Amino acid sequence: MDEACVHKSDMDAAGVTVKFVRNETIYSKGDEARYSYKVIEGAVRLSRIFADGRRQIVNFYLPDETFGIELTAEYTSTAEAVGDVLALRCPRICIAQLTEGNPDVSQKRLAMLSKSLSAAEQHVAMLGHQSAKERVASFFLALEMQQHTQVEGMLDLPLSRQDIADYLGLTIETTCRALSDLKRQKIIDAPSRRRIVIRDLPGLQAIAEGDT
Amino acid sequence: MDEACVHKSDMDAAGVTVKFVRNETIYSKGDEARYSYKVIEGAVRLSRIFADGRRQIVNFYLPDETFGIELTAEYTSTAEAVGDVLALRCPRICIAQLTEGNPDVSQKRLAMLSKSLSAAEQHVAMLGHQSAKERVASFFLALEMQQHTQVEGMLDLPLSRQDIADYLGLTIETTCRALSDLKRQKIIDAPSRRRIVIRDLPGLQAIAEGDT
DNA sequence: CTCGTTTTTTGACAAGTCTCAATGCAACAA
DNA sequence: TTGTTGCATTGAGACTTGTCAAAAAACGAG
Repeated sequence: MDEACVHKSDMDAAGVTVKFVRNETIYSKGDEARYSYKVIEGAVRLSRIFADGRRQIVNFYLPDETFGIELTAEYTSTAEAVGDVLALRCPRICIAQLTEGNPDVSQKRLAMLSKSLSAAEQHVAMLGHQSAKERVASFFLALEMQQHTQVEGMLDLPLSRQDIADYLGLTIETTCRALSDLKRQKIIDAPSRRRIVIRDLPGLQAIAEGDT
Repeated sequence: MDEACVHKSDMDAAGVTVKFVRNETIYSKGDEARYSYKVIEGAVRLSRIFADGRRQIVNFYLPDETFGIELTAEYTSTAEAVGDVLALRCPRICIAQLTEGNPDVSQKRLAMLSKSLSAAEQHVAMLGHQSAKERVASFFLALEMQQHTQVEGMLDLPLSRQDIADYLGLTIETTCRALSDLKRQKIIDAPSRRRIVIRDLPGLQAIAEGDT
């Protein structure tokens, strides 16, 4: 951790850890894009706000994921802390230096961008043709994939219902109704606000794929 | 044009031109991602097909744009020729070689990916919260941006109504109705299938932004 | 130019989602 | 405990979009 900018663990070495409280803005759309970030603890949402005050969340980032690495002079979305967040912040200049003459770093950066792009395309596909219930089901399935370390089917979601709704392109009411539907069908349980239990994974998958 | 893989015009030098006819598949989702492409003539659509047969178009690529450069072992979407297409095809391996020890190429690739990501996020934002009419208006505005070389307000769209609908996450009927609405309001004209004339750009912008 | 085919457009109705309003629930402070 | 506050859930009705069917328009072949 002593040397800067040239270190086995890449950008980890060049950054400093920063903290953000619940709902704090990490950067705003249009700001000069000086830093890239890596989530250590908590969750971050990338969103765009519209003239009418509504908000579309374009992506979430969980621990170990990196955001703000796109190659634009200004940030194209706003980043906010969902709950309290601990993150690693690294100046882009430093990353650029790392990149030069270091194919591995370059490669890694490409891979992260590719992942974000693929996720965005998946998101587009969801918003373009899935019903409310299908979207909610898909959302929990995606979470399930990421949290495979957890107890069987037990998900803790760091997000409020409003966050989920804004991600899925639905209102909070429609999201709730879809959720209640799934509960009624005994496919999931919601023992508390921030906890979801998947009781019937195959059933959830069937719903996500439209086999109503 | 003689030397391979090390040339001022980057991947142009290393590729060969290939042709595709209308609706031909360039590559399918899941195929091993061997090549990257650059459109020379025509238009290409990237899409995902669903179990129910419906299709979501996630992006279009017009002349001079590059697609298939994401860093995944397999293609994550299907690419098809909208009309007849002429494209430059370049093996990824060759690009990888170019990238090593050549920061400029690396940079360019990052820039292209960033552009795609930003476009995808924009797309998500549109699908997440805009009405049918707003989506159609936004779509024409985006086209207008790209075709600034043309005659004032005259757009030629290489896409069928079905393509537009699949991109906007709407049915073809809803798309048509939105279009007819805009015609009735004298905001656009559609003299032929593949031609749109914007008669009231500010009006179109107002609609795209929700000032109904 | 005319015919036949394909694509686009329109219509009527059904279904899904949104809006607005009210109620329920859980966390927190006093 | 008891309010108080913010978030989540449910209900009823309005509105938008989807579905199915038919008509109109555009295009290509002969």
